[in-house]
Amino acid sequence: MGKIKVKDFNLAHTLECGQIFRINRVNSWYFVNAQDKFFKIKQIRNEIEFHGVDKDFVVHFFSLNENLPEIFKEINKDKYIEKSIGKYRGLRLIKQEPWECLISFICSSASNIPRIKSKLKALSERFGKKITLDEVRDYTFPLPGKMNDYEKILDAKTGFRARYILEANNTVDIKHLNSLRTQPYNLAKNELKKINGVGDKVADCILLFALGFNQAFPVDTWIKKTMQLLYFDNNSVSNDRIREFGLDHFGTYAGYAQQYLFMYSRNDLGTSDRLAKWKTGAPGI
DNA sequence: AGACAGGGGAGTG
DNA sequence: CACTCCCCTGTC
Repeated sequence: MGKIKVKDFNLAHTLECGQIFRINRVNSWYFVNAQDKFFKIKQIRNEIEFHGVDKDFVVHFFSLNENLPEIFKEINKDKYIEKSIGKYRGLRLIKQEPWECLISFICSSASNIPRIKSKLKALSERFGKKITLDEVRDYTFPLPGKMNDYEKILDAKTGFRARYILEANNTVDIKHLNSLRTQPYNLAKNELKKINGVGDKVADCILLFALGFNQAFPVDTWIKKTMQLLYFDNNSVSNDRIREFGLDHFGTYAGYAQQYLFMYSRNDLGTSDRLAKWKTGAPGI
């Protein structure tokens, strides 16, 4: 076990903003599965306590060495992002393993968080290794090559994504994924998009959540709606333009801005009506 | 209860 | 670009 004093960190926001999906809250503890790790962690004010992993892992995994106030200085360009930061301060980008991240976001297409969770849980139960913590049994995430049974993948409720998962399992090399970290953004992204089931949005998620590209700006339906309203006078704009604007407007930490805007528009507004009021400045929004 | 869309992507025209 | 289909379940 270990304890760390933390600054500018909010465990709940960080775990529940949809970056990772194999998490389970039990009272004040979060049980977290990440690739072959299984640990629990809780936060009380400015202290986190964890079991099952060491301090170095926790610091790296939760990006605790990144200077969040400096990042805020860079991305805080207008009143909308300021409001979002005010509400979700302490949300940090997690450093995931790229393989699990890849499969997670292939699973995310045309889906929602509860369903993504159920698919990843089912996949790890079918193909992963047993692992226990405090007599709680769970499973590691299967490495490439282990998910070699199409029917079992389908049985994990993956639907039309099953063939993408099987193909990725048969062709993707973890070393190759990791080698993308040092490539230029566009090159790394094109490489990821060669994988079937990976388009612009999924590629940006992998770049941002696993490969260290903080400028990646994933454009999903919610962020699209939000950005069009706030920055394009509610005109319909292509995903490419939104992504280019995001990077141009927020800078090298655009990915952080995306997460904060996403959380605020989705969790606190949640409907197009309330979203529209954000722009016009209704009280309380 | 029944319709509907969900943090997309590939294939086609 | 603008469609359509792909599975299927949480949600209203």
